Amino acid sequence: MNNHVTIKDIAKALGISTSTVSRALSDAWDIKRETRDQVLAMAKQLNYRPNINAKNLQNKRSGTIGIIIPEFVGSFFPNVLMGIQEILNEHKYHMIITQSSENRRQELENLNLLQEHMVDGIMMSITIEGGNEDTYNEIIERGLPMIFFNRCPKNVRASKVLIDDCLMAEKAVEHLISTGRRNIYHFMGPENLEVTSKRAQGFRNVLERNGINPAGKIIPSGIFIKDGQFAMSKMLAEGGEMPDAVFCFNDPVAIGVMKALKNNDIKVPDQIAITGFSEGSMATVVEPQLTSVLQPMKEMGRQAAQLMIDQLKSERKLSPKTICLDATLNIRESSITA
Amino acid sequence: MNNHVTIKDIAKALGISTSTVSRALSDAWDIKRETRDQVLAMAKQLNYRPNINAKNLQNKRSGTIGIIIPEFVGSFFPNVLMGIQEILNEHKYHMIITQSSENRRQELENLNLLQEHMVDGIMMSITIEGGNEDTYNEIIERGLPMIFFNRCPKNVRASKVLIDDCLMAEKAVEHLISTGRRNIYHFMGPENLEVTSKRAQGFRNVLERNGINPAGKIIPSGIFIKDGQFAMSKMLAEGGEMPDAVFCFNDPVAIGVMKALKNNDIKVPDQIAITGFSEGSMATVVEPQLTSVLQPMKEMGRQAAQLMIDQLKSERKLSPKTICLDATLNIRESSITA
DNA sequence: TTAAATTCCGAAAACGTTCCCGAAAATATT
DNA sequence: AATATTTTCGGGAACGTTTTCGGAATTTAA
Repeated sequence: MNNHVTIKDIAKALGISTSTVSRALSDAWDIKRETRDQVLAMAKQLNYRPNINAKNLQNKRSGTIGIIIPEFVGSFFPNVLMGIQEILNEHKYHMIITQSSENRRQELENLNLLQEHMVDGIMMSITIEGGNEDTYNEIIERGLPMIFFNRCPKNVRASKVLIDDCLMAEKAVEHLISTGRRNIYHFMGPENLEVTSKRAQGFRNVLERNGINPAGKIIPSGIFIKDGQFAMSKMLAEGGEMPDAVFCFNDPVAIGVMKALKNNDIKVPDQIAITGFSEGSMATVVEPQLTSVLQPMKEMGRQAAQLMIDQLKSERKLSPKTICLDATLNIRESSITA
Repeated sequence: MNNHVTIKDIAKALGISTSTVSRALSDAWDIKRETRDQVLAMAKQLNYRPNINAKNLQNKRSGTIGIIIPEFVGSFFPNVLMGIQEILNEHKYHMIITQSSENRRQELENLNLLQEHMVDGIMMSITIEGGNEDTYNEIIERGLPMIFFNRCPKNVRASKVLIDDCLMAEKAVEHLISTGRRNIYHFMGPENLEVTSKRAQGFRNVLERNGINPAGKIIPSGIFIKDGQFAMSKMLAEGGEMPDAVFCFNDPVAIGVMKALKNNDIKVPDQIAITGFSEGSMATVVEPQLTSVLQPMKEMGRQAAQLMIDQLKSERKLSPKTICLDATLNIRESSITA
């Protein structure tokens, strides 16, 4: 049934040895142009397709990079993937993509799977659960290159690509300040992510710089629409002092907040200004359009992939590098002063 | 550097043959419990990881299913992927995911890549360009199972999983009729997709059934927000008779249409009712919320994967099967009578 | 013309598995 | 006690490549 034509078939058809065929196909130096062309022609004629397993078994390399992302949904990771694919393809590498579903155990399984597939490197963004740092270190110790992007673990000696979350948070909050808001809250993300503390830090910095005490203004929420909606609804239900602006951990949370506000007939931005973070395709689709921080998603993928390529081309182990990319604060209706 | 421990190392450490180790690891019948346990223990101790390339080379199977989707972005394909992954993992298969970027040549390359990787089957959704039908047939002829989902080619003898686009289009348009709309337009998708003609057919059916001539009411648009926005803007610019409802090919087109209408201060649904199709995460986020057809995305992935598993477990070639899934028309603000 | 260098190619080992076949060890049957 | 049967294991080929090494065949130098 599955009748694969091999290098032997080509050799037999031309009455030459498999070594010669192999040389021809890999365009080696010690082969006559003439025979090389014959081989290539015959290969095309027989519809030869190299067996990548035999190749990899021999070469001890797979030409494959393993990828682990938390989720396919949303626009962030898909866009990063496109950037990664762009660079990897240029260098004749391709990728096996797995998703951890924000699950620590699944992430471990994926890590194993990728290693069994003899990937030449692993690029990943960690789950919000975290906790697999020891495994990362073990893998790196064994000599397999790892690159982290966006969500990076602490205490792991590996290269990373990220944006300056603290700085961008500062810019966002400063923007709110500049429009006259003073009673600003932060709806915070998952505790154990580095980006969570970075963004919260930026928030605190600006408030303190403006003589405002951030104590009690940081509300734990989450990463999903429902998280933002829940947190805001709860705040409304409890009554008490209302913020005049909310700096949200990300866009879904911001959208959830806006939903809750709409349900209570509170006007955005007139009564409360909202900003998101890590802008996705929804920012310009919601009403009012959402002020958010646009991350260079494709570029992040490209840079991360380039780091991987650099490591793969290099003989020795390169020392870890952290690339910090510029992001853009896109100011839109949700935060403009009425 | 990359110091992989092999079956030979285990054999040497225990003073037995590699055959025995292999048998132990694959839990064969002709092995003593005792030795099997020893091997397993030693394997764990040495941190043995099977070389999947050697395994696949020998077995002539990879335990891998190749996937080709047009795009990562949007919520549709990611969700389908999750359904696929769920079933495949259950059966110890995993997947290599590639994206064609709606590009015919890229799709061909992916097809080649997957075959070089000796995938045991291919599951895919075709590009809007189409044109690779001959290749599909050739692959199927060669005995490699293929399953199509959502976007399926015509004239290819392979199993498919889809929804009844014609029926759901009818339901959507009937809903518009039932709210008193009569001058209904259809903003159509890419010509060569089967779903395009199906949805357009449903549109025509309902109009004719209600004594309305559909001629001239079908406007070619596309699949993106900008396509819908462009088509609607053009219609507005040209003046002429305005529709009182638009049945859009998909949600992005519908959102584009709503943007164009908003720019011209035309109220939805008061002046024009809008429906989308193939609901994504944006439907409930836009203002007004969008009436759309919810496809069972995960279920579609599950069913498609199950078809693949069935084919793989079967000795003989199963005859192609088409699974038609139920979808739901979610009626929301964008089409409710004022 | 012979020796030396160069160009090109084939034989064979290797990569890490699986599996067939036969043999040894253990057990059961006469 | 001798044979038959079962259980368990090792040898070695095979999967499709790449690569080392040596040896023809051809060209250049002496």
